[in-house]
Amino acid sequence: MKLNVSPDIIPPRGHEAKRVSIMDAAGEVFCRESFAGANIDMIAAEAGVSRQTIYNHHGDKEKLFVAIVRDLTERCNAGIFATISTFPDQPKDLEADLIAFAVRMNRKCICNRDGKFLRKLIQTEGERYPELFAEWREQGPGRTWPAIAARFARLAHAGFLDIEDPDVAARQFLALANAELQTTFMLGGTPTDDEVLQSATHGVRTFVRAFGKRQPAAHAQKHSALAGG
Amino acid sequence: MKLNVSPDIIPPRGHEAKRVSIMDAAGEVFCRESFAGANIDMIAAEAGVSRQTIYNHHGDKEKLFVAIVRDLTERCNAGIFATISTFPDQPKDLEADLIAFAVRMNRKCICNRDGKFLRKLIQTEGERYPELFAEWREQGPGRTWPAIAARFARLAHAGFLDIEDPDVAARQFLALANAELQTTFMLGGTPTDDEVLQSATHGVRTFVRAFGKRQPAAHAQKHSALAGG
DNA sequence: AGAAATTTAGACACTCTTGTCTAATTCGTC
DNA sequence: GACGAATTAGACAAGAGTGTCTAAATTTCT
Repeated sequence: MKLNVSPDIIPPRGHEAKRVSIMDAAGEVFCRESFAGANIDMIAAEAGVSRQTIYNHHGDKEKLFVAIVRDLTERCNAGIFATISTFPDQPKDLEADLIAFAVRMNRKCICNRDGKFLRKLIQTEGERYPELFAEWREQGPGRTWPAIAARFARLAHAGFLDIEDPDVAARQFLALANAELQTTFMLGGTPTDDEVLQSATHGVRTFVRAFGKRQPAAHAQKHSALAGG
Repeated sequence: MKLNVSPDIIPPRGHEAKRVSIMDAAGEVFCRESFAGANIDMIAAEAGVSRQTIYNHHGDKEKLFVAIVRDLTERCNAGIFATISTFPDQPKDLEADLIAFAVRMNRKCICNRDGKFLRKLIQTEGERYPELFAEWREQGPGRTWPAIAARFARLAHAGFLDIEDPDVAARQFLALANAELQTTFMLGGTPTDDEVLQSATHGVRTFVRAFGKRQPAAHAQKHSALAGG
């Protein structure tokens, strides 16, 4: 009874494939039902696997949960660092390039499946597993924020932005980019591509108004350095 | 908290007092354990009440949960509107007054007990009770955001700010004010007063850099229109 | 094809929780 | 102090979920 999957999707075979299938399903179910509300039979059904197989692979419900969170943290981190590597260090059009960066970050790291699941699990179960989520905090925000801040620092140093505190600027950048998505996030929804673009556009525009050198298109005034660095 | 031992704290008496006590405890427990993880005995113990009394008052677990969310929504709304009424319509020092407003909003509406509980319940159970949280969305964000936006619109119209879209500006204002508190919120923590002040100070500074009229420091110069209305 | 490993369905004991019921106690009010 | 309403502790049945166990079936590898 491997639920009602589409006939053309052949169920994955092999030990490792089952493991992945279980992790996928468990993430989905834990996220939707919370740890206490999830039950192993649900996960087994959604994974197309027998209950005993889950116990064989992961021991018990709690170990499975911990494995999920570790896995999600790792994958999300990878995605974030990959996206950070596309940060516009030498922007041709500062505002446009930052908007594109913000959109990438949102779509590929925050609004995607993994990002949504990890966020929800942290919010829902964070207080119950202090060590686990302390670990997340170190491996996740503890490493990604400095990396993003470093990119803004470089951009400022190259003369494209006027920033005093790159850490603050980095946080404000993403806060602005997400400003219009908060209510959707709250309810566990996934913003449309258009909403992501809108929010990023408005947010980055404000960010550039606050931190940009006074020279972009609209306000052509006097400015000294070309700041090519 | 008020279990068996509390020599000086006399357990509340009277029908209504019990009702309040139950609501308090239930909010706490649902928030900490999630709906599925909470059980009635926990709530009864925390409320200093017998299990049967909870059933007498609220019928069943789900009805109790719904009552909690409605109650929290109402109280949070009241707090938010009360705080909105302190919005600086005629600021003496724009930045300082907006910082103070942001701090009030955070401390009294977002970081306080009710705000924290409501946020967590929405995040955790939002998907499970679509109609209930649709109601929240209408009564909460649906009414508060326009109210805040209206205040910014007025401030802009009076010449203190240069804002195109007040709705966007309102969201960005609070996003900036909270930018540095996000990780703490994620894990269900309560920021210290100092963290709230820091975040608000940085956030409002950026907001004013983006939307302030270009006549820094020397405020109270000529703002030709008195714009009082 | 055959051996080893894995997966499966189902039964099982055990625990926990919900919601009801009852009889005794306490409270609010006269 | 006495009456009616509310509260209490505890027992209870019913249901759900966890984790174990078994024997059969299936997959994987040689």
